[in-house]
Amino acid sequence: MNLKELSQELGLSQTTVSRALNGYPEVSEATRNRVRLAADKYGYHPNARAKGLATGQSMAIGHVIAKSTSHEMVNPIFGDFISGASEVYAQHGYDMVLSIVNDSDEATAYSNLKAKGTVDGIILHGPHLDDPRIAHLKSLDLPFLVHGRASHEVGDYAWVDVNNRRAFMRATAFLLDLGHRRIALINGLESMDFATRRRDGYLGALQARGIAPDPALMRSAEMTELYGYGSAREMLGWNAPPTAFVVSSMISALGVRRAIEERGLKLGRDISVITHDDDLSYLQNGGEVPIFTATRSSVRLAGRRAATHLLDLIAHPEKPLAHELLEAELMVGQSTGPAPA
Amino acid sequence: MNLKELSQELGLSQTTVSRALNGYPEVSEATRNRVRLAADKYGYHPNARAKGLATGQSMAIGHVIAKSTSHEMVNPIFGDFISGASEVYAQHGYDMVLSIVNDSDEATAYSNLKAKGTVDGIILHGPHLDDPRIAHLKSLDLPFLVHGRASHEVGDYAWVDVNNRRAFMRATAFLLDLGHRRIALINGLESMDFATRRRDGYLGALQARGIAPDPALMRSAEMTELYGYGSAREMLGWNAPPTAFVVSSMISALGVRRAIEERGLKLGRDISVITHDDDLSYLQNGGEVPIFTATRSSVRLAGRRAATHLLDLIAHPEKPLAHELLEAELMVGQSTGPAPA
DNA sequence: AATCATTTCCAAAGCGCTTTGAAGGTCTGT
DNA sequence: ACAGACCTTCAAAGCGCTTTGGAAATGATT
Repeated sequence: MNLKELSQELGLSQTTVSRALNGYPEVSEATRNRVRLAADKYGYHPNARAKGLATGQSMAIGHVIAKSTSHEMVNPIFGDFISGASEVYAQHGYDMVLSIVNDSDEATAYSNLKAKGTVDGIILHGPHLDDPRIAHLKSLDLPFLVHGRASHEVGDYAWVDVNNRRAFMRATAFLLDLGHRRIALINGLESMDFATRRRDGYLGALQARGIAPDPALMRSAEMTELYGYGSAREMLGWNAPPTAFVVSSMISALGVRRAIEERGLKLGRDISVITHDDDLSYLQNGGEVPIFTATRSSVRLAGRRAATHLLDLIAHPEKPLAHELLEAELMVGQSTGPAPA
Repeated sequence: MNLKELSQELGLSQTTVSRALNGYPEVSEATRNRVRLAADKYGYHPNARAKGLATGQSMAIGHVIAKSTSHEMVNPIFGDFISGASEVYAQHGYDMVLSIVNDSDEATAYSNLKAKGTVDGIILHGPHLDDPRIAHLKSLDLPFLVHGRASHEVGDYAWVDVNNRRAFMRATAFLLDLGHRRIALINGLESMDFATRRRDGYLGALQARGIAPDPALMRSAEMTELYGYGSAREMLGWNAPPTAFVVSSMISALGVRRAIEERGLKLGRDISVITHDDDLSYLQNGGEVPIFTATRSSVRLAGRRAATHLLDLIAHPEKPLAHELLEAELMVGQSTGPAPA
């Protein structure tokens, strides 16, 4: 069933039917209702391609996620982020198109999306400190928003980010307040912007108390369970082991906990752990009292906010670019306690 | 830059340029090269909507994932699955469009995709035992493929699945061979088809040895870490605790391990665990010797296979529907050992 | 009853591409 | 030199929608 058939069925012109359905004022309410009813009855939905061709819009947002052949990892937070974003898209009639590209092809991927007109806007994931993609997207004249920030990028661009620096500063200060002095940082890859900010927060808190950071206590890698386990296991074997850990992800924190328990130590008594918790749907941090003390910030919410801002940017390109900094909550759980004497 | 402009630039008709670019034989190689060069030079890519409108194809595949308001969970395997699928799509010039829908709206979501012509085919995720979506999709005359199967569905449909029954049969038999007699099953939600098959495999192995299953040892729920932990913790407190666990996901297995170690027991000596391992990129099962003995089957591979079959189905609708059953490998790791005397 | 302003509707052009049916050019064989 | 056969190219229609410019119908005003 297409517009032509539907309008014939109704004895109206295509124009009128189209206007009735799209809410234009030039058509009477009586006709509009008649049209709506018929559209429902025949299950009419305008063909998206034809509509897009006529309007110049695709009603779709692109999410390009880069995958290097070296580390083929799809970030585990991705599922929750797009779940949040897609809620918003659905409300506004937008589709979501996903491209997973080798990072070497990423530039051309964006150009193609633009040239082919597949999408009306793009959300950029996982920005690095110095991310050429941002300049490239700007030059394409395609609305985009960054999930995270790129510290070295000078120009303006729309973003939604978590206040990673403050979160990790607070987490570290919280441990310092509990008397901990040797605090390890199990961070994500520090080529990623978010990880650098977290380290800054950690260092800032130490500095505020006049404590010199120990480089041996700072690790940076892809955030797997094994990485958390291996790092903690090694550090706990030292003569002067850390008494607390600040960890960048729940998954790695699970590994840290394993190393702690394997040594016969008790989490929250012998060793304290604070982790960042993205509030992933399949990795809930316990019940009433969270297992881990954590800096929590829902990545699903970030997805919703990012989508909202991007759609707004598309609708109102003249408005100033959105910058939203989400604050993480510091949730006290069972994994922290005073430093052992 | 569009076709019209490009052809004017070249002094050719739109027809010739279009044919040259699409590899039709009616155009000389000399002209074709000239056209290709110019297209490259101007970065010309045909507008996807216009092309789609003309050809009747959208060159996109839809992945609809249902999200009930009760359990808002995005399956953690999803990221890896689509990562695999998108590799194949990219090779064939297809885009991937994602819709995350409330399960109540799922039927209309499919109808809309069909009516709007957004996609040329659909991959169905997470089939239940008795899944009305399959019949519905059939009635829509839209090519589709199911990741998994629906045991109660009688009609034919294309699918790619893991041999869950055999995997869990082998896992259970492996433990039985090691002398274990009280083996717990920490399964996924048994309304899901895959979980039912896994239970069947587990029961089949017990039955083959004439061992009566103990319903108390069988659990079924959403596969979180906490669920694994809670189940194992409780069972290990019993008078007659299980000596081994068969677990449906790595994440839950991490929880089981936690409960074991918390009790001061040693994994692989006091208690054995076999888990199913989807080979997720961010949850690697250890290094040379895996941490967990596991039935491993790469969900990324499943994504690749599913995409391949679906594209094939779209290109050759007359061919018989694809049914591919992937076998899981039984990888021996450090989490299993002979039953304690 | 004639005029004008509204309201309601429509025919047709256009979005950028593919593809049909046909025409102009070039080459063979006689 | 000419018909026939091919190779190469093109104009125009059509995909399903939106939207412009305009016309018909209705109602209000003189």
